Amino acid sequence: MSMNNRILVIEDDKAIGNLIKMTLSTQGYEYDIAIDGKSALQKVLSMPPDVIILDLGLPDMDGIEVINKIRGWSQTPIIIVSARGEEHDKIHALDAGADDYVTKPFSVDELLARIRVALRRVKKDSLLDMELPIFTNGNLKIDYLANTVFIRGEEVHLTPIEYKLLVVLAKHVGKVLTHNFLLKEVWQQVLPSDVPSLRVFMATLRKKIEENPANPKYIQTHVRVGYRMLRYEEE
Amino acid sequence: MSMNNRILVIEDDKAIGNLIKMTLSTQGYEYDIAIDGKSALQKVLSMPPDVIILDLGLPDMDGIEVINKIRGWSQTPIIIVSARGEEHDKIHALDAGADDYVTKPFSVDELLARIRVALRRVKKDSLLDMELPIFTNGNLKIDYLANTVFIRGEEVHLTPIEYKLLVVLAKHVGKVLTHNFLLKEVWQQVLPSDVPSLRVFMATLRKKIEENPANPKYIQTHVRVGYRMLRYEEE
DNA sequence: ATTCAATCTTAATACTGTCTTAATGCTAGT
DNA sequence: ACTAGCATTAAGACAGTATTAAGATTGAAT
Repeated sequence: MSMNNRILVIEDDKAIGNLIKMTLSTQGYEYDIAIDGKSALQKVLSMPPDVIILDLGLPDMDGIEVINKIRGWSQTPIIIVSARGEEHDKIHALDAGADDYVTKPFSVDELLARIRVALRRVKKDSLLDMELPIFTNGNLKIDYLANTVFIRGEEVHLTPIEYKLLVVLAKHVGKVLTHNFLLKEVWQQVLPSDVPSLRVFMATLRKKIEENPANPKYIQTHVRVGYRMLRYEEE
Repeated sequence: MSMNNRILVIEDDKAIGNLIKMTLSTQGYEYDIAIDGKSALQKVLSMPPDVIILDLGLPDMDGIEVINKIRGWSQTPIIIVSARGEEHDKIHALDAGADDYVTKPFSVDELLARIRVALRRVKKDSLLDMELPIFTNGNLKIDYLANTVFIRGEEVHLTPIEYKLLVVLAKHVGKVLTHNFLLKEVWQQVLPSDVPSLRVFMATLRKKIEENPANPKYIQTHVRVGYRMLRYEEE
């Protein structure tokens, strides 16, 4: 949920590049730098950033061309940084698909504010084309957005680990998940000593979501292997 | 392309108002002018525009305040026009929810380009329908226009951060919001050291809006995760 | 510039919920 | 009936939370 935002800086001037780099890292953003148009396009493709900061004066390519190419397949916000204050450039860049424009010499704080505006927008857009974030299986519902779980219409409160465990099972309904896999997913590591602990969590989870925990309907045990969630029709 | 795009210009300087007016009409935009904050808010409410152009230096209201109020229920793009080139203003306006910023004296063509950028965006997320400028949940009311909060009919005074926090919770009623998310929304950044501070604000907020802060009805704690506001029926 | 009031931040304390661990009881397969 | 693996319970350790109050900041008014 709390992955850092990635920002791609396309800038050939080392001094300015460093300034931006330092600024971004103090704010906790992840960043990547490209020093020409060609490598920039590759990076946009291979590791899509959340925001792009683009210097118009690149050595190998016209800035407008870079925007056009990126806009060919990506809607990532682009903030232009340019030494030339000429109207002409600004307007062309904006019409080509850039979202914003900052003129050198620019204030670091202003650039940060404009990045925040762009990120605000990214977040909104990404919610739109997401699938419905509600999982349903029989009488069980998981609302991934709200982080809530319902059983027979009633909300049940799960602790963080219980919730994570249930989500992992739900994401793989019908599949048998090994102890190792579950431990890795939930605790991000595997210590053999953790298997007993996994059992404890299964017990509390079942107590909360199963009508009869001794005869579990949703979470099935596979001896010596792991657990799986069974898939049921809607009702 | 059947209906023209509507633009609301909030500007008290007649000369600049006329300039913008003429520019917009030659481009085939429909426009409306408001000369103060109060009438501007009414117009946003009664005839929602596609883009808002806002001069920060209004006679009756601080510009930031106008942005805050509009953003209480509407996501219409706001382009700031301001004589003051000071960083402080820019950053505050952008963080308050403005989308873009143009400093006087500005080029007409640049303004038009920025309007086009804003409109490009409007089309994309016009699916989002507007909310009402008043939020109600059980005995709690938030008037986004007046920036006031009522509990059991009584107005309570909240400090700016308390208010922002409550608004964020209200905008996502029913959803569990992580500490990180809340910090990002309210402070625009996340420093781990801020989590304790978040708790302090929750305490004061609860003291003000909860009947029994020890058994909160509205703001629920999710240990190791965050907080959420519970949704209640009207009464 | 200086003062003052309001708000924000930080730190300290007591407290609570969650996690881990270990012990005990249970079940199925041989 | 014996054994291996699983379920269940409960206690203590731990991490996370509520609350208070004192110090630092901010912004407005003089």
